Amino acid sequence: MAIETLSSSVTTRSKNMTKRRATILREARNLIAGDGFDALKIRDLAARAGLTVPTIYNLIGGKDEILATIIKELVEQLQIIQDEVGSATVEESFAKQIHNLANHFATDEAFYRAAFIAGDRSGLFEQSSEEGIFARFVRQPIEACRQAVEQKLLRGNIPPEVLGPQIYGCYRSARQDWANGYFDLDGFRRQALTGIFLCLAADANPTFRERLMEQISMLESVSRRGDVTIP
Amino acid sequence: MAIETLSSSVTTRSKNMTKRRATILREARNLIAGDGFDALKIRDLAARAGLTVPTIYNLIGGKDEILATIIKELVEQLQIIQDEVGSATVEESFAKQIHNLANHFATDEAFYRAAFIAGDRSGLFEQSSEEGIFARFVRQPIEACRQAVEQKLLRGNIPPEVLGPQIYGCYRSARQDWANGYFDLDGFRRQALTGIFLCLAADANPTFRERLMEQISMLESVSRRGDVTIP
DNA sequence: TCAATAATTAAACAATGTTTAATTCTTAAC
DNA sequence: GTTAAGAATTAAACATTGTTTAATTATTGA
Repeated sequence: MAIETLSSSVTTRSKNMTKRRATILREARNLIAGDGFDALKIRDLAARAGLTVPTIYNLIGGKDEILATIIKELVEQLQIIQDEVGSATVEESFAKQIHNLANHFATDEAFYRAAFIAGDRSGLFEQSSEEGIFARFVRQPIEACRQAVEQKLLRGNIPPEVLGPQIYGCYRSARQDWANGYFDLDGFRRQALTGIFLCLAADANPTFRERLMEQISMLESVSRRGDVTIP
Repeated sequence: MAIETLSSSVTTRSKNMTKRRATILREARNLIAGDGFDALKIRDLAARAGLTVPTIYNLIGGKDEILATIIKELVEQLQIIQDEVGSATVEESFAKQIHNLANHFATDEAFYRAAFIAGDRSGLFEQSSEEGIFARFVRQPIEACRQAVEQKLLRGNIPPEVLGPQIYGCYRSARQDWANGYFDLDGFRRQALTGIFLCLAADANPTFRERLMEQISMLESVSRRGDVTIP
């Protein structure tokens, strides 16, 4: 398969453009991490990237396109993390996923905070795939609930199509509060998992319910030590 | 008590100013309801209100102050609705509250949608009272849970301080999805109450839990008819 | 080597939040 | 009633910032 089409053979020119594009995006992420997307000024970005404003427009586009590019990349990362769900118990699977997300956010917390705020505001999370990222991401908790019903962990009194979105809502709510600085990443982990486990517990059979209660208690006690390591 | 201080006796001047202030805010709400707060242009507002830009700055302030004034008013309305909680069962109390909120939003849905979006973005909801509106509003579900524990409806395995914020999160999450147009006010009612009832059910004793399950089922079936009337 | 073309740039444009200095109007003392 | 003081209002300008245009420069392929 030819990477190079008629007009994009790997020339000095295209290499420079690729490099500059990367520089622009890198500096954009830095600036956003500093003061949020609204504080990103095209002129500042041009200066930081060592080029001029129209070049940014040529290589990427205006503010909307810059954000869209960054959000698209973020969504792809989230998708990868979501696809890494192991084949453990339901609650371990959720815990692992929240854990992985938190670890990922920790690699550049300021940036991810700002990116989620900007993404939520722009509505880009909803538009970034044909059917909306929400629909795509909510499918997984729904499926997890369905499996849990099959495994007799959940009673099935609440349809998975009802429980799944609520679980997703708990995650998103916690993420938002973290992004807005109401608590740190440990708080995110605790808040998200507590919400998810509560939703599950509502429809859980007795033994599974007690297991979830224990998990929630552990989240609380662990969080007070400030040292959260979810297995 | 003298309403009129030294400098604000009820004169032609002060009456005009009060009237103009009200006009500005009314037109601001109209404009916001139309295209959101970001689309509110001071010049448009001045034209619609039949005065000039600096007068707006004199009587109210810039965009920040305009939004702050509107949000402050909104928060007061919410507080009034929240204070109207009756002395019914726990779940009826929550249902009543969500119902009242939805009815209130319905009086000017476009405006309230835009106002919540702008309020969430600005962080004004957190700043509008000394301790933050979140802390103030979350106190009520915590208290409700505490009472439910006393009434033996909840087992108390989940501390009210943990359950309360999750309940509040469900409400806020539903409100946000409604504000962003992902569903209508009936969807808001259903989503919010389903979440709240799920949280309660997680810690409910058997009979209360079944009662909540029934409520959730009813929410689902009612919503499919598109005709929601919560008692 | 050179003409065609693509990328880059300096400069201007447009929209919009905000402020300034002059003007008009209201008030209250005489 | 008149009038000076002061407050509200206004026209105009200012400042920032996203975006575009037309000219310049660099790269490419023949």
